[in-house]
Amino acid sequence: MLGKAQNEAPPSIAQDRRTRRREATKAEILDAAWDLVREHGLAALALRDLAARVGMRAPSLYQYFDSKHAIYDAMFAQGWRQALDAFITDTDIPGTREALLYAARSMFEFATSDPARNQLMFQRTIPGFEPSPESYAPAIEMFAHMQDLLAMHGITDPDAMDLWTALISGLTSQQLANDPGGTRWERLIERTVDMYLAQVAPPARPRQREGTK
Amino acid sequence: MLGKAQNEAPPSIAQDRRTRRREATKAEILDAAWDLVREHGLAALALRDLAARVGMRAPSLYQYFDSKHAIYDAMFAQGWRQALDAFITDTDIPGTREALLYAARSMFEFATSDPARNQLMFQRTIPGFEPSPESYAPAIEMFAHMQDLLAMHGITDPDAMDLWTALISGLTSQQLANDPGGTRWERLIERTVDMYLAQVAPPARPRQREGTK
DNA sequence: GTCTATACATCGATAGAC
DNA sequence: GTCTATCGATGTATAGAC
Repeated sequence: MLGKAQNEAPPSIAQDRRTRRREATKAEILDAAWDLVREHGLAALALRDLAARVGMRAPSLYQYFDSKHAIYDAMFAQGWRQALDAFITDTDIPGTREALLYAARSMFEFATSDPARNQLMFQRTIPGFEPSPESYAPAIEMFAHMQDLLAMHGITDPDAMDLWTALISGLTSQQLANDPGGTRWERLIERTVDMYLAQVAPPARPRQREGTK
Repeated sequence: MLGKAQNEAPPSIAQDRRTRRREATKAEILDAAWDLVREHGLAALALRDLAARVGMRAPSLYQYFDSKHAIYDAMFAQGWRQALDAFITDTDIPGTREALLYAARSMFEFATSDPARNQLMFQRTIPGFEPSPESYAPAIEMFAHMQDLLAMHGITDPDAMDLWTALISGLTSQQLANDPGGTRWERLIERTVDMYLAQVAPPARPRQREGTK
């Protein structure tokens, strides 16, 4: 009502406050969504329950998100930004074995500590949902960071990079599927890293064959 | 009408034919369910669509399955029985490397050839669904067979067994999630098997340390 | 016995009142 | 900006037609 006659271009102070309020509400909705999803499973998220958690009715959510998938999309982006945050701090450890071990452990911990988040980020399990390019961007950034870390320790072969992601993803998915809350595959991280290093960078012995690459 | 006055204990020929017809219809429903699930995704299965595929209305399905979850349960059991069938035939290959390579390849092929089946068998993704003990039995049997195969080649450490499942699951889940239909992780199977063998059974050199076991 | 029509609660989503 | 009312679709229960 008030700002209707104003110019559209210059963002006034009132507009600024309004958008800030809006962002705060969106964040509150997403927090509640994470709670519900951890409680009842990713696919069981119901807009009526979500709205009730933030003191609204379901249709009001559409003032903040265009659809249920848009909520998933925002959560997807949040998840990857969290992963990025958790990973950035780990990047400057000297020894190769120690660096990879630390990276593997933190990624494993990140993935297994929240099964619903893991399902959203790594599995294509909600029919019709595909992350938007904007939400996918931090995922790509995360991948680049991992690549840098490996390269920093002399591992530049793309196949070795793919093998690394397969190892981590295998340990976490088995842990989540077959021993949730336990340590059956967590205990194998160290052994896995050693196995990996022996394959991609044979350490001391000069007897390694290097025909192909 | 006819068999009403008969004894209940001895299964008559008519009864036998009736149960056979019933089983055939159940199988037909499950086949249609697989088709739909491959088409639209596991979680998108709708009973009305399913019923239409077999020329029924939705409520009629309840004559054959108690609930939608019961249908998922039957499909879960079918999936594992298929896996068992695919695996049983592979069990008598002489060389260790060749045997593991063949096992890895056939499991990878099995898992990646049907993403919906993979989701049902290996991921807990449908809210509220948990396989019944009967349906879980072939999964346990499959696990025992894998154990036998590894043991046949001198790999008896339970950790080595868990590591093996993690490797296969990692390759398949990465392939499905990040390069569906491609070969980016499929190409790494051979390298992965060699890496694994170098870790669990150092081949020629007698220099392996064997303190714990 | 097999299948159907009908009904119900709940879902995501939209329209319009305030 | 939030509400009520409502829509079509979903899983499921039940009563009854043949």
